Amino acid sequence: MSHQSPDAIGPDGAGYLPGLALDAVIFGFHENQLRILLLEYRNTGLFALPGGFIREHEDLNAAARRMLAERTGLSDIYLEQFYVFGDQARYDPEPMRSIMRANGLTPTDNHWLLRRFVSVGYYALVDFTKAVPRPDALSDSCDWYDLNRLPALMQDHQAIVQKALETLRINLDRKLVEWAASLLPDTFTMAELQSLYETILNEKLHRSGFQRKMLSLGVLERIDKKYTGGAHKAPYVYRFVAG
Amino acid sequence: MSHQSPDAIGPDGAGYLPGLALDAVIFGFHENQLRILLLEYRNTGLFALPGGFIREHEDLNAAARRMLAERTGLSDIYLEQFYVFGDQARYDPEPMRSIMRANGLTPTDNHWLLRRFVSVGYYALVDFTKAVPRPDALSDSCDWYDLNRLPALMQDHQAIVQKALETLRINLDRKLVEWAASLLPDTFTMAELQSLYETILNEKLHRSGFQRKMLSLGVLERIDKKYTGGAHKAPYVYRFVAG
DNA sequence: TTCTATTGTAACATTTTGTTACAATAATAA
DNA sequence: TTATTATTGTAACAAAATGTTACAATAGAA
Repeated sequence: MSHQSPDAIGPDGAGYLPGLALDAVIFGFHENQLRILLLEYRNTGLFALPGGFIREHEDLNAAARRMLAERTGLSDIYLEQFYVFGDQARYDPEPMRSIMRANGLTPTDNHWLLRRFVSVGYYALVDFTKAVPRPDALSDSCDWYDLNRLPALMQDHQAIVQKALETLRINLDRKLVEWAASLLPDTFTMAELQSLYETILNEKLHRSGFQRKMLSLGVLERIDKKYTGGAHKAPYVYRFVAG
Repeated sequence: MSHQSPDAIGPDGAGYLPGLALDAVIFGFHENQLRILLLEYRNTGLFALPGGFIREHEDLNAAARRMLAERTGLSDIYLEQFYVFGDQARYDPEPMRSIMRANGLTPTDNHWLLRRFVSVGYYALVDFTKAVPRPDALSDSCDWYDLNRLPALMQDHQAIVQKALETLRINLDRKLVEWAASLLPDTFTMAELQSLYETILNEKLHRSGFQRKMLSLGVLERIDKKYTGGAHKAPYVYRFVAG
């Protein structure tokens, strides 16, 4: 689970559902790499997934949307639950204690933030070019990190990222159009689309077959040509159209 | 969410995680039909999915296993999370109040069982011939109901069943072997396996192609013939072998 | 012995996927 | 202007997977 401003929440967690949190793996795609948003906590060097809590009169999914909007500035985000992390062993209070101390707080032993949390994992897909990452009240930075070069993460957040990635791979074929529309800019080349596919699957695909398959889906509209400045034929630029 | 003996739990829910529950859609396969386990509450005519709560020092998935063992007598069950139901609107305290009254309890207005719950949905797959359904402390019966002829269910339990079914359909191809091994008896005919497949997908498949595909998976071992008494060729009986 | 329903599998057609090949072309260099 | 280069779009063919039809093999009943 993760964290918001304690003064916004109150010292006893009043107004929020107790023991329940959510963590989000927010994916973006840039320079042919999958990246995720991470928070770095003040004075601690600890990295964590963006997370949040659920208000007493708020739907669970609405809480996730609210938190995502706070972290990215985007209100219309593709997001989905993928797993609930509910092992009791996952909650080690020590990192949270450090973070609170680093923020000038002196947590009591049974401070609500230090108790056990069950956390609902969400993954979100955002257009890298549109998101404006914003740190939360306890963190210095909120930034993109290449999935292949993540820093060490708090608690079980590494496992959460891994599970999110597995979920992406399993569902890619079924969800491709929705996902690509969320992760890519409005227009893109076939090579960019293929690169996204390859990055998620972590394997190379045959160019010819990929193009044939994508075009046969009937969801791509060819717009015009893109002159990249490279010494070669200019690729077409596509956009998704409602199927 | 669902319910256990209130005296086993205590009137204030002490010893259990607050606000968090789990509901299970327990599937069995019998006479070419998918069935699920439902509880019928004493003196109320209300039907509900088996559910439970999480002990303070218990892993979430362990709580699900404990509850499934209590309801079916089986300890080694295939089960998986599929969704968290966290809308605030889902929790209507009225049915629960009826159930408590029908059990001779006089619930206070803010009794913990009447407050909002977020519930983790699990589906489980069991061998119909091995499960021994047992009611919980508040219910009269725990029994199998044909998926096509379910009684009216409490709260949003109908939607939970629907979502579980969708999850089955989406994942059938990927999980077939695990699932069939859980749902079917140790040995079965090709027709039975096909019937299971058809029932989950809710569509007819071609017999020839189905047989070819199943055999090509290399996970079926042909045991011997089954003389059913029917006036026709006797089918082979198969069993799954580790791939 | 004939008949019926069902099974196991072969045979063929169709579709999808994998692979190779090649012409088209945008910039660059000669 | 004319090669040269890297990349693109698509055709062409091969291989594999899937859809469909057909038929011989039976276990029992008539």
